[in-house]
Amino acid sequence: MKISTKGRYGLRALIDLAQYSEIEPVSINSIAMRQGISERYLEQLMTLLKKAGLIKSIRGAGGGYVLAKDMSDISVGDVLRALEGNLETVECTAYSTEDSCEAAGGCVTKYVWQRINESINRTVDEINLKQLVDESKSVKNHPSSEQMKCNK
Amino acid sequence: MKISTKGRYGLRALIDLAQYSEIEPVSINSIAMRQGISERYLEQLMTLLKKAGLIKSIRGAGGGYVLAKDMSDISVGDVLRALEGNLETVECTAYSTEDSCEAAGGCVTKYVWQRINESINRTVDEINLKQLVDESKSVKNHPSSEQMKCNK
DNA sequence: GAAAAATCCTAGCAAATTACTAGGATTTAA
DNA sequence: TTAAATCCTAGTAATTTGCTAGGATTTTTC
Repeated sequence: MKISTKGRYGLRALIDLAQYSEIEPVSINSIAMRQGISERYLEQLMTLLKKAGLIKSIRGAGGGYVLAKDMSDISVGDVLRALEGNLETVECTAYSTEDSCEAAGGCVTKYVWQRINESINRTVDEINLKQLVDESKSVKNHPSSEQMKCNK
Repeated sequence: MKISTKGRYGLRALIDLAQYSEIEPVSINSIAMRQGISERYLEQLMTLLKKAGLIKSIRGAGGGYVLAKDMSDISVGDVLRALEGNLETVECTAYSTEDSCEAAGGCVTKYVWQRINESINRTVDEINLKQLVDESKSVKNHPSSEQMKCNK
């Protein structure tokens, strides 16, 4: 019932990317340094974010990554689903019509799982990257602020 | 980001227990048979539910388990927290004041994790055992119903 | 008093998943 | 041509999950 390092590192990386990529592409190396994440591991997370269409890559020297769309059009849900797979806490829900489930109409718990799944997805889709970047900027201007090194 | 068999089996077991324990204590064996769960594994889950004060045990022949309080006073949240540990998807949130997190006020993602955690806990605390037992009864009376064998 | 039916307690362990590390191939700017 | 970057595929140690196993203890029943 935990969000893995993929989701935790990946969201932090994307917030970092959003902040630094407005002028030029941001390299994996620079994000990894700032965020204290393994460069080689982050590489794999960026691949997932790229496959999901959230970022674009520019190959070769001076290359890196940029957002594929506007910050305000990328929700935390988009990011977490790209990194963690779907956010279903239990796969069997009332909507899934898998024959593997013998219970058909007789299973009560699936309504529970369905409600949890809906609640999580609704929550993460309410927050977008721009909100987090704005928040991050205002925090950084505050005197007692420090670098984001949490959720390692 | 999945609920484990502890939570899935355990909730089903408790619904089963709630339905059958009104007259006499219900044995692990009988729940395991009806629900298709390993008896020895279920034993461990029952221990967790007992420690959490949700069920009471009666030892010796003819013994078994009964609910420790009214069905309507046991929420799905109580059950899942007893079985899965806390339902925090990320441990570091705005409320936790762990020194292990160097970010202090500078970490943005923790507000995300906090909102997800709150949303999950709110959802599971809205549903109580009685609602599920009632639902289960009405489903069983329906002609096309089958036994609950899902979420294995 | 003995046997049977039940919970209680602790340990172990195989399979799956997670969190990386490693070694290169390819692309592109300078 | 070189250096800086992404791209691609494999491997692997540590952790977690999902059980299995062996017995000790308690209580009812005959």
